[in-house]
Amino acid sequence: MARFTSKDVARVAGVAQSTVSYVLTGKRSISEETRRRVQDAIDQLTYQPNAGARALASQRTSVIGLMMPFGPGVDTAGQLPFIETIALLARAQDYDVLLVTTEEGAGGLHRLAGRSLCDAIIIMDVHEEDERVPLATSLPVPVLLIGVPADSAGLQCVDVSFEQAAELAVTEMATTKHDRIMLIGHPEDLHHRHLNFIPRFNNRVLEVARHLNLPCEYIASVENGRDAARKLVARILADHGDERLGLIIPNTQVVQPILHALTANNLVPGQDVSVIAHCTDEVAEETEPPVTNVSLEPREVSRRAIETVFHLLDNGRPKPDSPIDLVPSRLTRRDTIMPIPDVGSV
Amino acid sequence: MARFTSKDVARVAGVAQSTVSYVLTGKRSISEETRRRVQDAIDQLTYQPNAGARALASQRTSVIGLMMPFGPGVDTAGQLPFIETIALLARAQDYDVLLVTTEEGAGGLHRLAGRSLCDAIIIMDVHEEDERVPLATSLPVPVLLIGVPADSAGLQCVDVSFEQAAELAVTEMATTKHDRIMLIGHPEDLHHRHLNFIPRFNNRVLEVARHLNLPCEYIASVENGRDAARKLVARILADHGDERLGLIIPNTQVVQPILHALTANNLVPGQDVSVIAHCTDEVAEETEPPVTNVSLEPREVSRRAIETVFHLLDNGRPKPDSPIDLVPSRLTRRDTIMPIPDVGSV
DNA sequence: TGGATTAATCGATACGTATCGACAATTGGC
DNA sequence: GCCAATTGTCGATACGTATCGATTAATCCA
Repeated sequence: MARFTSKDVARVAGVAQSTVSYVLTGKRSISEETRRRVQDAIDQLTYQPNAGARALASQRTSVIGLMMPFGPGVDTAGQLPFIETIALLARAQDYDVLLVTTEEGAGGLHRLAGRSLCDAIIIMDVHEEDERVPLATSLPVPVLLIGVPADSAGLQCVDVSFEQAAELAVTEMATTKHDRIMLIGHPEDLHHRHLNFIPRFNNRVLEVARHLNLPCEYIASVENGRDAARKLVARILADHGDERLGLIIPNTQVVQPILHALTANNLVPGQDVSVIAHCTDEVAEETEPPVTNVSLEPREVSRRAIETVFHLLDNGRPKPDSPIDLVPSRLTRRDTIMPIPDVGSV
Repeated sequence: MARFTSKDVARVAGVAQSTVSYVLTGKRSISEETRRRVQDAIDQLTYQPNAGARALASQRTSVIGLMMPFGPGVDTAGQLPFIETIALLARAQDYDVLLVTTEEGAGGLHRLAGRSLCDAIIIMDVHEEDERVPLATSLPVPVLLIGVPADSAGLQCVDVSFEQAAELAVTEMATTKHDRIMLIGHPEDLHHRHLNFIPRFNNRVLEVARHLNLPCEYIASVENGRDAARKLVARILADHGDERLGLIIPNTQVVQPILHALTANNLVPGQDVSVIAHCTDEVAEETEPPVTNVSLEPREVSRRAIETVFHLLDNGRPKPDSPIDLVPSRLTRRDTIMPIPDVGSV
C-alpha cells in the first residue's frame, strides 16, 4: 500500500494541490467537472490525507482524548459501554479517540493539550476534589467532565443523576409498604477517593426516607465480595429479621453477592425481603434473581457528553443551559420487590 | 496555558531551533552548558513538542492503534485488562493508544495506516477467516494480531494457548478420577463468527480425553444466561446424574449461571460434581463458589503483544522465533473439584 | 606543529496540508 | 454593453519539527 500525497492527486487530476485541498474540505466552490476529476484521482490512488500534516496546517487533530480509570477498585465492566459509545459517536463525526489512563493524572492532561494531541478532552470518573479539574479550566482545549466535582468552575459536566435515582428507589420502597430501608454502603476506600456520587445518592436516600417517614438505616461500608456480603446480611437479619425490609444497593459489584447471601439465609428476594439496586439494566437482567433496579445509563451519559463536546468544538462557548447535565434513571420492576401485603388480612 | 514552539525555546535559550530539536531527540551531541540552557527554557515555557509537526517531520506518530471489539456477545469485562495493559506499557515508552472498534473492520485499518495515524496496529479478537488479515499483510505499518487466523501469512500473533489450557483441564479431571467429562459449548452465534479459539479448545479437550480413555461428551451451544444454564444442567443430570461428572466450561459468561443452576439442583460443586472453568483468575475468585480454573492471562498476552510491537518498530523485521506466540495457562485449584474417592471404601 | 578527526552548533530545507491573496472567467443588474 | 459581484482556480506561504550539510572550534596523534 503506497502512500500518496495531495500533490500526487493534483498531478493525476491536472490541477493545483490547493484545489485538491478545497475539494476535500469544501471550503471554496469547485466546479462539478473539477470535483469529479479530483475525486477520480483520489479513488485511483486510494489517497488519504496525512493526519499529522493536516493537524499541523489546520490546528485541528480530529481526535478526542478520553481519560478513563482502570485498575482494581474500578467497576471494570461498567466502563466499557462508555468507551464504546464515545468511540462510536466520535467516529460518526470522523473523529478518533485517544485513550489515556486516569493514572496519568493532571500530567496526562498537560500532555494531551500541550502536544496538541487532541481537540477536546473527556475525563471520566471525576472526583469531588480532583487535581485535574483546576488544571482543566486553564487548558486550551474544551474539557468535558463525566462526574461532578466540588467546584466545576465553568466546566461542562455530565453525570448520572444519583439524586433522582435515590428518589426513585426510596419512593418505590415506600409505595410498596416497607417497614424499613437498609441502605448498603460502599467499601471504605472508595470514600477516600472523594467519589461524591456516593454521598449524593446516600444523602438523598436518607432525606427522602425521612420526608416519607420511612425508617432508614445506613449499613456502613462493605468490602466487595462474598464474605463481606455474608456478614452484612447476617447483621441485618440479626437486627431487623422480623421487619418488612427493603435493601437499597447502590454498588453494582455487591448486588450479586448480597442476593446470594440472602438466598443462603433462606430469604427469597421478592418474597421475604426486597432489593433495589442502582446498576445498569444489563447487569440487573443477569443477576440471580433478576433484580429490580434504578438504572445507570452509561450510554446516555456518553451520548450527551459527546454531544456537548461537539457543541463546544463548533461554537467555542458552552451551551446556554446548565453546565451540569444529569441523566435520569428509570425504575424497572423485576423479581425482587415483595408484593404489597393484603390489607384485608390484618 | 499558552503553547510555545521550539523556536520560542530557542530564542529564550539563545540557540538555534535545530539545537533545541537535538536536545530533545538526543541525535547529536550537545554540550552540557547548552543542554542546561535549553532545558531551562523548556521548563520555563513549559514547552511541549507539537505532535502533528513531529509526526510530519519524523514520519513517526508515537501512537499505537488498537482495534478492539465491543457490542453484545463480546465478553466485555474480559477486554478491559487488555486495554489497560496495552495503554500502560505503551505509555511506558512514550506511546499513546488510539482506539478504534472492530466494527470499522478493514476500512478502519485502511484509515489508520493511510492517514498515518499510528506507527503500529494491534488487532484484538481476530477470527479464523478475518477480512482484516489479508489487508493487514499489505499495510505499511507493523501489525500484531491477538488471536490466530487460519492463515497468518507472516503476521505476528499472540494468543492464549487454548490447547494447553484444554490439556490442563482434562488432565486434572483425569487425575481426580472422574467418570466423565461434560464439555459445555459456546452459544451458536459465536461459532458463526469463526472464532477459532472455540474449536481449538474443544478439539483438544476431546483429543486428550480420548487419549486418556476418559469419556467426554460435548453439550451443544448454550445461550448465555440463567435459563439456558438451568436447562443445560437439567439435561446433564437426566443423562448422567449417577456418574462422577466433571464439567469443563470454556465460556466465562456461563460459569456463574451454571454454578447457580447446579446449586439449585442440590448439587454442591466440589462435592457432588466438579467444575473447571477457563477464565481469568479474577473472575474465578469472585464466582460463588470460587471455581477451579485454567487461567486466561490477558495481561500476559498484552505484555507480549506490546513487546513484539516495539520489537517490530525498532528492528523492522519479526523476531526470529515463532510468529505465533501462545501464552500458557495455570491451573488453580479452588473449591469445585470433588475429592478423590477413598479407594478402600469400594 | 600541522593535518586530521571529533564535538558542537547553525542555517536551510523537507514533511503534507490548509488557507490567503491574486487573477481570470463568468454572471448579474440596469 | 459596462461595472460589480461571483465563481473557480492557481501560486505562495505557514504550520512546527526533524534532519542534512556546512561551519567553526576544540582535540588528537605523530
